Amino acid sequence: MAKILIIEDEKSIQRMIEYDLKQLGYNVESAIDGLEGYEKASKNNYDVILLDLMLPSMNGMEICKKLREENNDSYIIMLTALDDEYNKVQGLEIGADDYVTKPFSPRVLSARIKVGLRRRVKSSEEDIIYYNDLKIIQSSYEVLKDGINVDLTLKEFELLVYLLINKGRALSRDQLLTNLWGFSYDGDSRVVDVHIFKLREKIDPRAEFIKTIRGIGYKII
Amino acid sequence: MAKILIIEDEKSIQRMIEYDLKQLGYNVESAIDGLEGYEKASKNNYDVILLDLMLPSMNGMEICKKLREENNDSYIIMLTALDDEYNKVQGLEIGADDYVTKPFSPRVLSARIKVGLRRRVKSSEEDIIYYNDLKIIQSSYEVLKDGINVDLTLKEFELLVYLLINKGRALSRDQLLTNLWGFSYDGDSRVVDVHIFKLREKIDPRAEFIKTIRGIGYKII
DNA sequence: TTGTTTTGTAAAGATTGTGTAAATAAAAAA
DNA sequence: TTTTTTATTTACACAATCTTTACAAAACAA
Repeated sequence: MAKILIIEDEKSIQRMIEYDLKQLGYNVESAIDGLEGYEKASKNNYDVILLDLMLPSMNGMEICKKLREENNDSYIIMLTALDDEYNKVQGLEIGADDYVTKPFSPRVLSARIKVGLRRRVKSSEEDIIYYNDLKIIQSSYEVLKDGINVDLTLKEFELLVYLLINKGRALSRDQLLTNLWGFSYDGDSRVVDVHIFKLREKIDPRAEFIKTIRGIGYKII
Repeated sequence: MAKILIIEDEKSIQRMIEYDLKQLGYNVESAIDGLEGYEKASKNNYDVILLDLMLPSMNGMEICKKLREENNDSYIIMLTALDDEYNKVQGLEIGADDYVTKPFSPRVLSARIKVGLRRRVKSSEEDIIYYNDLKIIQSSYEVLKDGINVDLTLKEFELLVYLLINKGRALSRDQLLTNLWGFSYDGDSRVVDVHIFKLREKIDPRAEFIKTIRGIGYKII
């Protein structure tokens, strides 16, 4: 059963969401302020986190950023005010996965949660990933661009796949290092940059889809 | 004939499935608890394993995980409760191939099994495999290249057949060792490389179709 | 603008993985 | 048994890949 954390300070909203989601069979927990939310999220491994942006004691943006820095890969859905365009954008860059504008219907929320849950498993299960003119076959370690084979090294290949699995999400160098290199890297090495460079050179010379998020890392859009 | 193992503790369900599958001409075996199931699965090479998740003595998830760790490549179908979203997801992550929710009709089950069999059995069931200018006759351990007999040793032959059955898929040395040598190899020996080398020498001097995937293993394209 | 930080890029250096031959061990045949 | 064949280990060179480094370019802040 999927585990969901709600970080929301308005008691009424929080209770309502919690009630709805429990009805749907999810395992729901709540936090009433930023700090508590952050600590819970950090300790437990939630599938989805619903994150209000305006919070006492530690705001949503910070929480999101810190969680990503810790390589937490929960699916984070921001709850934003209707007109807060700036924070939506900001939040997505920082590593949130999606947002829902308040007020929202239970149906909308549930739909978004499902997307998140599906993505967490699905894409890594799919052997073949299509993206623009690329076709990546994981079982045979092949990459085709417009049907033509592109020669990638193992690290390049793994990097590409990982970015695609986390499409739309900004990934920090640290996250990439721990997930692809398999250890927390010490020192300020910049291997990732070099591999991104090589990847771009081979399949994306104009950085059209491997975007640099300054101060954070990289993402594929 | 395809071999299927049912790991299910509820006698009634187990008998029913067994009956149905035997009707369809499968070679069926059953295990009544987790431990027995695991041991059978581990010793014999089943094409498909039907795995109940709630089991006495060793739960389904553990079984699945351990089997995959041993490089067992049976097609594993989990039998889950209707609303057990979490275990489905979890199970697929751990290495199960598919799931069927209880209660299920014989028709549904049989359809899923067929999917699994198609993926696995097909080519290994064929006695004669054609590939480019090669003709491999499994029953007589013969290999002809352009109609001319090529002398392969047993290991070379098995290796060639296994690569061909998994055509297009990159196979790690570990996978090859457990599936062809039949044990989990300790130490970092490189028997596989040597056999690949000999194979190439005899039928593919330019490594035109036995490709090396650096850092991974080998594949036939 | 200027200074500072971050990223892009190229190239050199270090490391790892594979090809290959030859030596040794094990198994099968004579 | 001995001989022959096959399997495995070992060693080494070479090549591919990874990582570091240094500097240029770009982005940002003041």
